[in-house]
Amino acid sequence: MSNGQTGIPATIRDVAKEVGCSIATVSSVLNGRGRISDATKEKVREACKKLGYFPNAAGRNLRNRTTENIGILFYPSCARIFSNIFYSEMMAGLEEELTKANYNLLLAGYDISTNSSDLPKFIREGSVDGVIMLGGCPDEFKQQLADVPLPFLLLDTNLEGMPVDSIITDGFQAELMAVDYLVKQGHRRIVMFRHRHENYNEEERGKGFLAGAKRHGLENEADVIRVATNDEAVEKIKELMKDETPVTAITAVNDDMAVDIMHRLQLDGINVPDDISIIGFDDIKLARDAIPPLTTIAIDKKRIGKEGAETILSRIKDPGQPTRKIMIPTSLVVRESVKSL
Amino acid sequence: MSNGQTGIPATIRDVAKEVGCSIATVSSVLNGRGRISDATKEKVREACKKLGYFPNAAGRNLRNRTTENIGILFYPSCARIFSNIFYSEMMAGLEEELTKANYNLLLAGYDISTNSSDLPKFIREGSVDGVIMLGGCPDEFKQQLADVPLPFLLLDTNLEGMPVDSIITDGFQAELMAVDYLVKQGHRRIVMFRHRHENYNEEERGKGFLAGAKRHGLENEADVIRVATNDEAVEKIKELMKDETPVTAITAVNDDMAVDIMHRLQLDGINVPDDISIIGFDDIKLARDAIPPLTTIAIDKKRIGKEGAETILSRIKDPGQPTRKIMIPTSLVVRESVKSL
DNA sequence: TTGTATGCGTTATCAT
DNA sequence: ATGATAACGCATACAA
Repeated sequence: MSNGQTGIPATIRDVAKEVGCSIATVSSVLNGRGRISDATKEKVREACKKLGYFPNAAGRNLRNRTTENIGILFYPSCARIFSNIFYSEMMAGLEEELTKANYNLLLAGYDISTNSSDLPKFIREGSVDGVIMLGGCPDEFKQQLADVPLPFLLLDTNLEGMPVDSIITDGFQAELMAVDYLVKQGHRRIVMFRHRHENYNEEERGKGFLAGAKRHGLENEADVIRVATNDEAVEKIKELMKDETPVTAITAVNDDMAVDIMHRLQLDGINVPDDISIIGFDDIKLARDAIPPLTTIAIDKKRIGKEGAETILSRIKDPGQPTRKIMIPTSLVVRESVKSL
Repeated sequence: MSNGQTGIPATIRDVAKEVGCSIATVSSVLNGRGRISDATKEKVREACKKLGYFPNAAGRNLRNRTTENIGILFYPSCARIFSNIFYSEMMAGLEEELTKANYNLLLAGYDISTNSSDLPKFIREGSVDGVIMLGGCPDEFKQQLADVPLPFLLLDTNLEGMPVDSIITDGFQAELMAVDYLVKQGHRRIVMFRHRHENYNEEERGKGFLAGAKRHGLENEADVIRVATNDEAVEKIKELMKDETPVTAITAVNDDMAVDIMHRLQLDGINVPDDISIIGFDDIKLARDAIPPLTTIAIDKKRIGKEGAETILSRIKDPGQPTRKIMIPTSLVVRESVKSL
């Protein structure tokens, strides 16, 4: 990257001097513009290689009003995302496609509540051509971001009724499938557990579960219970198993919760799936490795990332195009945590 | 970020016009330079707020030759890191400190073997003030990066004998502790498993294990075995358990390996710790949640990130200072995977 | 106390 | 086929 002597990067001027031409010519060659003789083209390319010249990003940004950076926003902080395996594959898909398209990834946590109402530095200072928000966060935050005059995408969440691009999974349809499967296995009294906080995915999955129960005329036997901790869920399950018509199967809003509940039940001597059946959601590694392996809803997480990359790139290219809401399909993965009655 | 009308960000010129002063005055106020009257200071600040003005990064970068970006490099790709929980806390520490210091994080995978010998885009184009390489990769790659005239830091790995900043954990000392503990619990025939590939941490831990064994006069009973898969390790363990003096305890180079081996052994009817004892390394969540909970070496992963941030920031400020090799201490976490004989 | 003018590295227009 | 030059947004030396 330097000429090996000074440690100072070569500029387009250095290249021009080396070749003995103008900087306009160098730029033209590098950007494939204008009619330049093959001879000079060759000389310019050689000089670039010799001097280790690459166009400086800041200079180009200033001139082009384009940064070739995409901002990735995590709520409330990067830590939350990094420690969540679910997002790792999404990030992999994003990185692969964005890098291929010659974009850098800029990272930031975003917690509006701590930083008063400041937008992330890279948005304020115009360091990105587009912003991707990863995962769930309060609608108010999403809206604030959507109002920024910059291509914006929600990944694995949605802002319903709003013209904002988003890549989402069909949690409603998926829970419908899960209920169908449980009913087919002979379960009649089923309950879903989700967290207390508001979250697009949790709502959708909850609605899907209820709709599934209703479809089988089970609306009185089914319920969605919101808990603050998994322990709370475990206690509730124990109660429900003592009912006159005991619960025989539960669904958890994600694998993390499902596996943890399963382990806690087992520690209390309740066998899965013999005493109670469990279905998760996400199909993360944890689900495959659990004992017993967890029956769950699989999502193609890498594909979410790839579709996301394609979507924001496309919007950068053509900002006027209609909003996209892309729905990634899911599938039921049958393993060993559900018993056939 | 815009004036609310056009979607085009305000510039320093707009602010100057609004206030009725020169751009130099605006700049001076914003950067706390020169002697500006309190009255104008106030007017400038108000105008900035009114117009939603923030200095544009590209303009400032060009002028200051500083980007306020730190590049984070993953080998061979971001995916590898994201899916490794071990790095999540390190990233959290990095993000926290770097953001606090007003730096952005730029991400990239770096696989020299695929992109011939190209450096990552953000290095080539001068988009970062410093580079942090995360985790193990071939020394040749590290060296190539270290040769770039830019502040450079190795996180959780080292380039021995080379003047490159690095934050490392004392794997040697840690395995010494592990062996001491096993011996104290009555184990005499012990074996360590590590991967086949070269890697700074794995080497250090292996050496520490051997040194520990030697210290107790156990060099003939101890061994470090390199395996390609965990299944290979399991097979080897079964053999070693049939020896005339059977293996009673093993050490794995990390928790991932330790827990997987433990589960595989149990599936084959071998009980941990009754039939064989296991110690891991890293103390990731998996270790705590395993059945039985894994005895392991704990590392303060977040601290690695924080020290890393501090180190690279310090080198950016004073590039001439001597090289730092910072050693993060470890501790033994006793849980239930080791039996006292 | 404030303003003028220059340059950072690039691209693109317009001459030549 | 190539070159001179302006402009992008900013910070600063120097002038007033």
